Amino acid sequence: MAPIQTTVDPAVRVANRTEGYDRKLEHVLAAGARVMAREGYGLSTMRKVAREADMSLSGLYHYFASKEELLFLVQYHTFDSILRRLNDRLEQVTDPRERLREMVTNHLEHFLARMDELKVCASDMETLTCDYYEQVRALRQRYLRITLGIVESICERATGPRVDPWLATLYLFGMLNWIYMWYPAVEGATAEELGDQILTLFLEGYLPRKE
Amino acid sequence: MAPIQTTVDPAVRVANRTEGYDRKLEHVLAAGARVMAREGYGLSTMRKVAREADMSLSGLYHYFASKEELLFLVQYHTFDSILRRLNDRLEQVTDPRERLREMVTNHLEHFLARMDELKVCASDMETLTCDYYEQVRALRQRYLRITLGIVESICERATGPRVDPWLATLYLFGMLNWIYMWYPAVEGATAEELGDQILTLFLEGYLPRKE
DNA sequence: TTTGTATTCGAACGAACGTTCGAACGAAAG
DNA sequence: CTTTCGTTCGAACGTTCGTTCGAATACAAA
Repeated sequence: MAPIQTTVDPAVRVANRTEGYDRKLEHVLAAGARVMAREGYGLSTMRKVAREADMSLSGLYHYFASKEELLFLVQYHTFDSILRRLNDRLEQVTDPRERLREMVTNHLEHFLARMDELKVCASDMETLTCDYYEQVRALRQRYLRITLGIVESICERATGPRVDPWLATLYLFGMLNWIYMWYPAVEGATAEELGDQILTLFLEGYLPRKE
Repeated sequence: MAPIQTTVDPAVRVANRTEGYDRKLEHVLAAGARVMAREGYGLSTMRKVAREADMSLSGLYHYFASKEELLFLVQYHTFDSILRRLNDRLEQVTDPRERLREMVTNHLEHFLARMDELKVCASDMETLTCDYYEQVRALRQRYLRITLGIVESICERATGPRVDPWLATLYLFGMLNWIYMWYPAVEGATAEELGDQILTLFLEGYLPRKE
């Protein structure tokens, strides 16, 4: 019985030589994500990343080959992590609306815990080139496809949905991902609270229920 | 009777010396918006803007003082234009739901006609500093406030809304502004079509109406 | 034509960028 | 001790950046 196929991280280069290597790699990626989330990819510099990570400039290059690869690693690890956890969660739930709740909560939990990484994934989506771009794009497409499947299944048994499922899914991602533009204004809210509001708004709309 | 106060463009420097000046300024701003939308502010260079505008590098500086001011002018003119037109449209409509439709349609028409500018406003929102930042922020806040007022008024006479109006407004902007991430996929859609879908989804939700 | 002003541009400046490289460090193995 | 190898870093490289400046051009007024 083959387990559900998950992504294989191409960033595992030769091998995890030491245990400390992975820990430090994460430390460096987190520093890179903080800088890039704050300044954007183009205005980020390796010197700022080095300062943020408490390392020397040249020391960074032991963990990635170029600035673009740093961006790639941040984005890849983030999507990979979200997808893995989403698959775990969805295994245990079959009801479509509960599955959508799992997806939204999973997304928001990642958001609140690692906002820098999500911001880098969202705002520098088109910056990567060639193979780097294709690899991240593949993960993004998988994520979108899974969510689209859930949205489609919600209206299967009833009359057709009010809005095309494909567009509705994109609008749902709009609601979810735009949060990083204003989240500091409601800091303290939990993923469950925000998730409930988004789910209610998405499924039933803003207007009060008619009697 | 004073007319409704509109924004006064601080970019009108000494005066519009010639009529050709304004036309060329717009030409330069459009070129800057194209480059910045394509590459992001940080990776944009004055040399790329010059090439896009068919001018020399140093010739650009006759129309703005610095790269940051170019970004400011693009953002300021865009918000100013959206706000002006929105105020015009809202003057003739009183029904809350029709007012919301005007807001959504106005936003989408700007989006489809000048996607580069909107993208620059959205993705490089936090790049400006000091006075530049405050001036654009003031316009953005006014835009948000107007929309929030409409959203609040929609449920005034009925039972309370399902979702806090403030959050609902932010989610609405999320749906509207996220479009630039995927719009090429549905190129050809009109502002009315997209607006109808967003309005329906926002007001009544994705689920079919219960009987 | 002559004068004055608005506009354009080639060339160049210093600063900051991403990246490289060889030496030095630390700890575990022989 | 010596050797080995993963890791770190200071110094420097060539390039490209934003910006400046003085000269050249276009064009309207006198």
